[in-house]
Amino acid sequence: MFRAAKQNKIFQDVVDQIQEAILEGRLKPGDILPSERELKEMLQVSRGTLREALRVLEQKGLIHIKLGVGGGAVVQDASYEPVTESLALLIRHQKVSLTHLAEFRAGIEGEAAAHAARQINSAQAEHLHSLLNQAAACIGPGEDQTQTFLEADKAIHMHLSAITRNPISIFVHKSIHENIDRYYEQFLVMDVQSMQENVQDLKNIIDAVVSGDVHKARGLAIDHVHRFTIYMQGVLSQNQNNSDS
Amino acid sequence: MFRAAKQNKIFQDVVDQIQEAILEGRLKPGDILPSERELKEMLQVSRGTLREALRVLEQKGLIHIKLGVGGGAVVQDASYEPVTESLALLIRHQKVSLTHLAEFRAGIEGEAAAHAARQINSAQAEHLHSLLNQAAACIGPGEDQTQTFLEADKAIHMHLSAITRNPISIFVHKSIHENIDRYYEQFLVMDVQSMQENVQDLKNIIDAVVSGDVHKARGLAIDHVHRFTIYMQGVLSQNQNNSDS
DNA sequence: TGAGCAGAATGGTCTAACCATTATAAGATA
DNA sequence: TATCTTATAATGGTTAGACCATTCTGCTCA
Repeated sequence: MFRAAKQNKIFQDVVDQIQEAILEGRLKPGDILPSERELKEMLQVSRGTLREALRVLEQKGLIHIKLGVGGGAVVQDASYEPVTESLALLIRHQKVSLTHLAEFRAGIEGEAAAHAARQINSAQAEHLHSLLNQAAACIGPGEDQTQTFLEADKAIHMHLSAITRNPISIFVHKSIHENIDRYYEQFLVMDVQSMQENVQDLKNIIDAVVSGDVHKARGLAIDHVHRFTIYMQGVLSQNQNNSDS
Repeated sequence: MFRAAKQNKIFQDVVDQIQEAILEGRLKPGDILPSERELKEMLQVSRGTLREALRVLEQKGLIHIKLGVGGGAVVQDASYEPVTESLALLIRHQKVSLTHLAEFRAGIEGEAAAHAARQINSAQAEHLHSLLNQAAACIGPGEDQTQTFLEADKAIHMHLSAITRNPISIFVHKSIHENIDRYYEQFLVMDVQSMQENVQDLKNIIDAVVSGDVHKARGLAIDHVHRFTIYMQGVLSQNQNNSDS
């Protein structure tokens, strides 16, 4: 029924003031706040208190503090990085597993594919095909190209979500992807056959999207993520066993 | 190819040390860190620097700082709040439209319903029905119960996502809902007919979920969100016109 | 013309003090 | 004895002023 009557902590008040100024657009990305010595006069607080507030704002990703002359607190553009970071923290806390990530990813990936199937245009279709070719080009004998392949794979998924033109969808995808990638950073190697199966999966999805088959696109995307996840978990547990022995 | 060679900022080093201690379990939730005056001796830093570090850790949700004697930095259990908060900040910062929010919500709401249809048990079905009854009970002549109804409506959606038992799904839902609510906080009133249509929608979704019809559940959930959004936009623009005149 | 140096502005850190909040223990009172 | 009040001390919150470290700018000099 009631809310906290007042803000006792001064630094919190400073955080709120500056945050509001940024969110309301009175401060725009690239703007530089006055120097700490000026700000503390304007806000009538000590420099220590002001700096605590700036640290919080920095942690929130709203500002970036530059050193040296001409430096200062630079207002940042909105970024999904804080989301990714706090998500990563949860994962390290073991509150979120790879399975959770993959399951959720399958859902939004399917939805993105379904959405894309409804509104894709020819230029976007063209781009998807060229990305697919890049992915296919990574496959072959010779040095390991797992990283390059995964990059290309990721680019295709990101472009599918980009087609929806929905910023929320795009940065949620990014956060989830980045955190999944963290699991794979451990010298993961895919064999040629798996890559080929993946490319075939992607081709099927893209075909369904381009042909406008909403349900098929969704289903294929979901299945693809599931298959990919099961494969990766297999490789990871195998690596685990090897390093145990 | 290379990464930053070293950590120049002392406070960052302090953050890293304490964060690692928490993530590795050397510090457990509920533990209280030494007082600032002790910590600054242990870490060989000034109190100001230490406090900047503590503020960052607090912002990350890793500690909570209590005042007074016996107070200090209490280690927190992992929480979804920082993710939700940064997500909300991103949404506000990008000035994401209600349409974007609703569109994305329709997708994950549909996916949650589909997922729930696959694995719902009788106790959960029971709970859903009781929530549905609560929502229905809000409808009737007399004082406006829009808020109560929306609460009940929200509870049903949240429970559907809770059935998936996927923490990511749960807090993404929560963030999206919270941010959508921000648009409705302006003395919104629903008429009786709309509420009844909504309850019917929810009943259909729940029936589909309980009967395990995955595709139907997904489709109904998506349609429901779309209808609800269109209705709300209509009411909002009408309010807008009224306040203009 | 270019390299190098000096100065100034700015964030980073330190010290030392005092204020505000709160749990606990001592004391006063019924 | 039991309960309320009060004093005390420990802890975070805030302030002030100083100095160090980094970096841009422009000047000097070869």
